[in-house]
Amino acid sequence: MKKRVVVGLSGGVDSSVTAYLLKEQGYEVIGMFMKNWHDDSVTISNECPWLDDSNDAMIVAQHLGIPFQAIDLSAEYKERIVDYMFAEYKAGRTPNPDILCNREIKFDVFLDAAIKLGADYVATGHYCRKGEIEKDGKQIFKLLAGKDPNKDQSYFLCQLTQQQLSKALFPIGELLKSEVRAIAKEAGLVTAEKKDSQGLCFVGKVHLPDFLQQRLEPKKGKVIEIQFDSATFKNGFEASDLASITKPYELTPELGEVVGEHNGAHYYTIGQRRGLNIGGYEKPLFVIGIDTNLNLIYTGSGDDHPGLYRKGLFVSNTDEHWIREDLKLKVGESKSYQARIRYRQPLENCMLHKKEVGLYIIFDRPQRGVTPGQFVAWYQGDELIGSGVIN
RNA sequence: UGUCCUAUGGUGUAAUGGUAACACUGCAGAUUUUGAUUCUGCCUUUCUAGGUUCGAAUCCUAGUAGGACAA
Repeated sequence: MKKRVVVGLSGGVDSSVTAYLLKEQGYEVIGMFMKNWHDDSVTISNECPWLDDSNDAMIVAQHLGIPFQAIDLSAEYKERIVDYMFAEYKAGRTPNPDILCNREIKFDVFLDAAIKLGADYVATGHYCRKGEIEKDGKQIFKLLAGKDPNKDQSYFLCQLTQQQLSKALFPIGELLKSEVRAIAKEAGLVTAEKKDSQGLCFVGKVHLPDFLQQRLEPKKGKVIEIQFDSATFKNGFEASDLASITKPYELTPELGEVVGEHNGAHYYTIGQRRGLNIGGYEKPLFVIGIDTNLNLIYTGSGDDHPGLYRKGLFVSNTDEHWIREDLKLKVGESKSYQARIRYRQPLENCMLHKKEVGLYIIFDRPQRGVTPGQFVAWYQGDELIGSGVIN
């Protein structure tokens, strides 16, 4: 009997080819379009993007001769993703909504809906691969990087569980983007030439401060510049104990000078250059810290400013997640991995140290823009082993 | 009040009397299924009024503004 798989058709080329390939492989394929957002007022350009996308998804489904449905998950999306975004920004952290969207929407609510339709699997157009091994008589799934090094999207799936992974299929993970486009063209899919989507998944390209102003009020505050040679940056590089080398820099107004004014510290993120509105410098100013309680932004001049770099970071116990539960470190253990702290960043060598309070990650080289709220994902070669929220 | 110094895009600065430039900021585009970063392009400038000169950001005079010294 044919296995039944529900494909999340987004109206883009990747998910179109996903559906096409699965059909070719002999699955019984159902196409499903998720509508998670319908407020066009906050997006840049694109009058009504989801309508076009929904249309394209339907045309692709028709072309492939598969059943098509649309599902409205905007209530769940708002509750689990949008609310989380605002809460994080309000707290002075920088969320990653798309990682949450995969964990909470595509591989949770959507997966449930698929299972209700009798599906054995769900499939998405992610550039990543799934592996499978047996260990101690138990079946274990691996999340592997996509074959296209330039498009690998395993990072966005770093919060999936074994259970979720067991139900997932990623057929385009074996392909290069160029191959996906070629297949789409050959198969006569209308999405073959369509531009890749960008920005917030399901919401689209937004001007973030405008988006955040829906719920976070502008509030004028001071921008403070901290000099290159401030002593506060020492522990980021030289400290020997894990706790102090992974601790965010302790910045206070007394360490620097007021150089400007901003409209709300919660609109900014670490490493950010634009939007500060302060000119006259030889080297640009970058955000090196934000304090939403005092409504302050700390900056440093030049992209070699020490405040921009950290050698380590900390993940608390509750924010620690292992895709490979069998490889989870026990308290007192350490292990060498490679990791990234943002999408498309080359993997960096690092050491994980599991302690009672949580997980310390120390990189061989200082990392730029280590940002609380963002996710670190650690790998062993091609395989994503685990991930966590940066503290 | 007296003397001296300074005045160039939004900001900081550059330009032997010969087409006003660089950086930062801002804006737009490219890249990117988070936020950022990065790349490309674009906008905007000689304090005011006279004068010298073929020609003035540049020299002269006055005004205005800011700063320093003097008291």
